[in-house]
Amino acid sequence: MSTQERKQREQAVRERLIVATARELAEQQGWDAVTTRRLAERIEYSQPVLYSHFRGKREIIGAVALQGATEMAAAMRAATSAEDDPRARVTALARAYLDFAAHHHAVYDALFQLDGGLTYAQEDTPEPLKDAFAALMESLSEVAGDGVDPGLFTEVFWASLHGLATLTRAGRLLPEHAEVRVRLLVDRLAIA
Amino acid sequence: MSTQERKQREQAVRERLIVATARELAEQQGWDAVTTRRLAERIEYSQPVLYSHFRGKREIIGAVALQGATEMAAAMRAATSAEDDPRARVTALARAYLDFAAHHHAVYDALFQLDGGLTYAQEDTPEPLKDAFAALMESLSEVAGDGVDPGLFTEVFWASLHGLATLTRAGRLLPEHAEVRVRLLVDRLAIA
DNA sequence: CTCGATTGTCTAGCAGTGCTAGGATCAGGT
DNA sequence: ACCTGATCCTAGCACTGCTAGACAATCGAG
Repeated sequence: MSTQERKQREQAVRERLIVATARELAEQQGWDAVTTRRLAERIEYSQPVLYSHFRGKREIIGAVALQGATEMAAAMRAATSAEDDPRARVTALARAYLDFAAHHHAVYDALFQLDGGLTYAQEDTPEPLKDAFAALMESLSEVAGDGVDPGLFTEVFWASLHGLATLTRAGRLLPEHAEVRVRLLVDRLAIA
Repeated sequence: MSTQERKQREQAVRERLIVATARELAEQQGWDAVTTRRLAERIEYSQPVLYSHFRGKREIIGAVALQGATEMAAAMRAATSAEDDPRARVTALARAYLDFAAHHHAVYDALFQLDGGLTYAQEDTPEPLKDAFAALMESLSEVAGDGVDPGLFTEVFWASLHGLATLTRAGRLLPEHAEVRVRLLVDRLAIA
């Protein structure tokens, strides 16, 4: 019994190591640099070991995404909890979202840009993803306005943030006026 | 002289063929399926011929993007020209944008999702891209509101549309309430 | 304590990718 | 008819994700 448990523990440790290493590598050099060979080399095992933990590269991306979703939700809640006014909360939320996207490229890509084999906006959506959406909705439903479904409002607001984040990062928008854009977006969308 | 001109014409024809074929293939099976081998096979030349027209796959994507930008600008102008009211124009614009994104996956990806080696939001940005942004701004500057820079407003509105387009396409948003989302976005952002 | 079975891991390899060097082939001008 | 130069293709490089099969280490039973 004991030996089995020990092995399971070791397996779990190695699995975390794989995810952490993949994330680190992606954050340093982008997801393109995360090849199964490089990843295997970094964790000091051979390639096939990866496939005893994950079906393939996609699942590794998915694992990073789930881990990131939890952190992102926490970051947003931390940012909003410091504010009293509903509108100030939304501004803080937007800043926190864009900050996270700007500082955690790899995680953000895994979540929203790449195919991690996860399902979204469904019943079988993994809990961390639902919770991240919930973190958005907590602050946003306060400013949705009368007669507007909070979920729908959250979707629209989220999409706007996502657009700003991705277009900025891809060089389609210059980062100079980022703050002004956020203010404009919050001013117009949020009904205080 | 004449033979040189003929050769130049043939070159131009083949270049257009490459771009059209790449786009067609991407539209049918996604950009992942557009490999240099498959593309070469479809145009009935060997791989290296591609590299006598383009530096690499990136430039081919870029060529499709430029071609698509012109079409997208035309589609948006066509949609807005039929409306009189500024707000109705913006609604039509938003619908046209999202329609284009939904029906021309390959082109939209080449424009805004993939790396086509193009520069955006700069002086040396290719004309078609500037013009597509201009097409957006034409209708949007009317509803930017007092004291708000039309360019900045256009960026924010565009980012929101882009977010809706990409999140919907990636399965992050269910397409059911697309129309309601558009109405909400226009209602809040556009100041009539 | 030894022996077979099981588990775990690695080496080697597949089919595919973008891209390129070098040789063959064909057309043009003389 | 010849030489020259442009044009194109074959073959190959180093890489990708992924897997089959050999090998070794470990475990439980006798």
